[in-house]
Amino acid sequence: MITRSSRMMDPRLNRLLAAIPNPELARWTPFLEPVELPLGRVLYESGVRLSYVYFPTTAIVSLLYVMNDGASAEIAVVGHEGIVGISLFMGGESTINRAVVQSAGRGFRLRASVLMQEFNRSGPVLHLLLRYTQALITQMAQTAVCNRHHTLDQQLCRWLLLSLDRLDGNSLVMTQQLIANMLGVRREGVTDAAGALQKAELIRYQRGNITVINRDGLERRTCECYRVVKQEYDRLLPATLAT
Amino acid sequence: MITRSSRMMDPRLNRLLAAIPNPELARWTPFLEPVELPLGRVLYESGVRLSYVYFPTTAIVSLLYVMNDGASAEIAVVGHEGIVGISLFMGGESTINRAVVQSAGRGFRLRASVLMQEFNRSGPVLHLLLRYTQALITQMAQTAVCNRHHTLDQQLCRWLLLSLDRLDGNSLVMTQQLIANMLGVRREGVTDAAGALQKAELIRYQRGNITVINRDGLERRTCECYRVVKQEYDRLLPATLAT
DNA sequence: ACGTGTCTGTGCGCTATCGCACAGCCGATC
DNA sequence: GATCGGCTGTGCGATAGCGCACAGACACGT
Repeated sequence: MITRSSRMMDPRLNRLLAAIPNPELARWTPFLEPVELPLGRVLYESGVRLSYVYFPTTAIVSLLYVMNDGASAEIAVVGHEGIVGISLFMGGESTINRAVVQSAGRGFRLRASVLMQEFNRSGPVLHLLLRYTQALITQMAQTAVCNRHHTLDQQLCRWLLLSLDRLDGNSLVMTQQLIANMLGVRREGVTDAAGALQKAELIRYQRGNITVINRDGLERRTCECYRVVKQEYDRLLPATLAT
Repeated sequence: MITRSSRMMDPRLNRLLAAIPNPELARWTPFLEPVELPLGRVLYESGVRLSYVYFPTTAIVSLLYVMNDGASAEIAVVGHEGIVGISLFMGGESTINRAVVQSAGRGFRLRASVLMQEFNRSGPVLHLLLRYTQALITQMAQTAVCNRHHTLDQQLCRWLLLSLDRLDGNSLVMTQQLIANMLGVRREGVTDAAGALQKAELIRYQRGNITVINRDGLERRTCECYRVVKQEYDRLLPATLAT
């Protein structure tokens, strides 16, 4: 554990960082701090001014809205293709959302001031971040649509696929209760839907550990929302960035 | 009809334009074209490259997603506080959404190239537009939450209030079918909910014409989503811009 | 005055999801 | 290897919203 493998520590594991051209990225390198992102870690809270932005590499971060009564709903998900903390450069400095680590892993953080300094040069970094933000907007919009029109079963498929796209293997560590919080539904509903997917031989589920065994089947079972979001990410972000 | 009153033609009726400091706004003035925005006019279509952006003054524009099967859902609404066509400066040049005039009125349009020229100066206009975009993102996120958790009754209240905030008087021209398309629900559902609001003496409804007679009552009846969005607009946008 | 098309109201069975209660089960800990 | 806490499965009744069918009401053009 003393020598950290360079594979794990390479900022370019984050596709957004990987897409930053060299003079710009070089300016950041000394300031990019590798961080552990354990399950449940809150990266920022609703209304709090950000001091860091995060570039996940192997972790996945959920942007949630938590209601007064404690119920919650996922707005969007950010993995190795993105950055957590867009409200910083968008100018608001805080959001009404909470950012929570949904799948443990690693990432890099960068001081807000360092990011803003580069952003204000109005070079490629600004344009890259804005394009990423548009992709994120698309995901949020599609989440709204999906919440309105599609069944829990389809939404679970979409959610699994979005997560899978941001992970290495084909399994994820996630209890049904947590999934229910993300999707904003009852835990029992997730049990039902996951049971159906298991019966259909699409996933295997065992105590907080989901293994996808038929990805194509999930894609066929989900609604159009997944495909729409994925296509838009592919279109908006550089090729190496494709999720 | 020959002499158009300057009141109707003042770009500063759009609060975003009003917030642009003078040297910058002066550069735009010759290019700001007043436009009629009749009900149902489509300002841009999913996936189409934008040639203009729009600054509504008295009109309200809905950002909709239309699904393969024809069903639709409103993602956000833009009125005199905003701009239609953010994907232009965000870098994507198109969105998956459609922009439709939801309430007839007027506005200004500006050639994409003129907007981008100013945006690329990286001055106050860039920062203003990005802050507005963050407000819009908040609205989209809250739409997703609201679609997930709140009743049609509450959502109708939210929708009426958001529309009212962007209009002069306290009445709006809007059939139940159109409202249903926006909210992504059945027309009969809107009939029920509107009937309930009428019975509660909050609105008066007659053939495509809604009059709000108790605004406070609506605010008390709606979910937290309305308040959250409004507060965030107030926080992010200059005072004169408050919706 | 009349017809026509659009808008609004109502009824009815259906389904997805909720809310709640509880039982079984695994896995870590002592 | 017994216990305990968190995870998962299941079974109710309740309800919000859907899909469909149809009837009344109003607006407007001829």
